[in-house]
Amino acid sequence: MSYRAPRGTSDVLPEDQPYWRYVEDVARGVARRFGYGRLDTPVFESSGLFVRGVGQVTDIVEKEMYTFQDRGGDHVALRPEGTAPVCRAYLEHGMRNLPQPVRLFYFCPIFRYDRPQAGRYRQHHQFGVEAIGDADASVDAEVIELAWRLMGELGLTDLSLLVNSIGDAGCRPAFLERLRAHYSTQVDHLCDDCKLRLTRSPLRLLDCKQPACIEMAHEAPRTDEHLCADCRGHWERLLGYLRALGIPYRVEPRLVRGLDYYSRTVFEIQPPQEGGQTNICGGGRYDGLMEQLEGPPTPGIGFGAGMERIILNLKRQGVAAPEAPPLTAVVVHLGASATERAVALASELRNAGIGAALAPAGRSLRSQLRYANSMGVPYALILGDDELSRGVVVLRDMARAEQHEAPLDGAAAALEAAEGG
RNA sequence: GUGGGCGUGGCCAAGUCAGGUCGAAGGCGCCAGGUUGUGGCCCUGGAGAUCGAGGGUUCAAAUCCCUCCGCUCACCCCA
Repeated sequence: MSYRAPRGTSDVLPEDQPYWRYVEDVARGVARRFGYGRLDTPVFESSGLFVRGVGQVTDIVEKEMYTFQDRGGDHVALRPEGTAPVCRAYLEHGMRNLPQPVRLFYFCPIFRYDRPQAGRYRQHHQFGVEAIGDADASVDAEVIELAWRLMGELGLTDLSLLVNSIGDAGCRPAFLERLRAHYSTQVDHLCDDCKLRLTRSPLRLLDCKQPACIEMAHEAPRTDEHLCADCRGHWERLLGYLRALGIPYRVEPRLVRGLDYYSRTVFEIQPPQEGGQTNICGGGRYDGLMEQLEGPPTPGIGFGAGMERIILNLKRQGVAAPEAPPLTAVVVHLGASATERAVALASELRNAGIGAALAPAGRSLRSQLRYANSMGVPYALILGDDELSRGVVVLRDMARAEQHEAPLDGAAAALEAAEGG
């Protein structure tokens, strides 16, 4: 086989479509009930949007972006995350003139150059929401509730909601200094990655998975214990709202996240199974992002949820996606003139809103009925030269193995009557 | 970027350790047929494989050696 789907990408075959439709339908419904409107942004943007928005020293920007120069010389990147483009659109379309907060949701493909593994792809798809223009903790609670409700309505169980506050631009620098001080005393014990993190992204020291680093993280200063008064108030109000909503959360002081734009609230939803894909949904507040994008100070919060990971967990938990309704009838035809009429008959059925397909031409009756059987249709319509000359068609109920003749011109009505009965 | 596992028809897969009987088993799926126009079960037949690619060893390689490619899992990162 010469050509295959590129590494880390995959085709979504018809047999998997019910899962995608199911997740999309449920997500759309939840978003609508929360008052979120859909926003679609381009698959590619100026590279600078992500460099400025996500952060120069993040892994996403440094080694995972698909970037290229187009024929006009512009530097563009395939969207590596969903939030920056939404913020760009918010600014570009003057959405600050709309009632705040502006509530938006999206479905979109996301591209990251990474080594693929279970639940991780170079092209994956996210459902995400953003609530922009209101800094109050009640909006944080709303967004988290939306995410939690989505997972619940999908039928996923045994999920964990992890929340944390990483402070804001005011109090985080001092906290980072404390962190550095803590880790600097034992640099020798740190893993190589963490030695780099010490200077480049000290927050990330906290969620290193290396045993020695985890040890040190246990004794490290906690983010939630070094918040300024404003951040502390915001944080405590959020937890109060979550309790009022009855959403079971777990404060995880080592939860940080790898995108630079987060401030205050960060959260993740994790499935029960271990082994690879740890989180199916992640998000947080990004009150400084708009300014990074040269817009006016505008608070915002949102999350992204991975479609592939959600579907993976639906399958693991045995949640079945509703099947799209199959064809109702297969039109079986014998003889050249009957075939010509059968082509028209199938068309008439579709015009009447009935799913119908023609059985493969040139095959025996036995073969055509086998085909109808394998399609799983409830009815076969059999049209031979004999029926044609008499102006009738045989309507066969596949499950009951019963059949009767119906007027050829009234086939659609006969099918509807049969379905109703 | 680092490490492990694996590559045999569309899918699953025996065979690879101990080279020849592999001119490659079996199952699913696909196509045809099982007498005159009737499916699902069953039966028969058929199509479909450069055994991932290239090179090497050998009288002989799907089986051994080398290189490359691909897939996969984990680290990392994240959805």
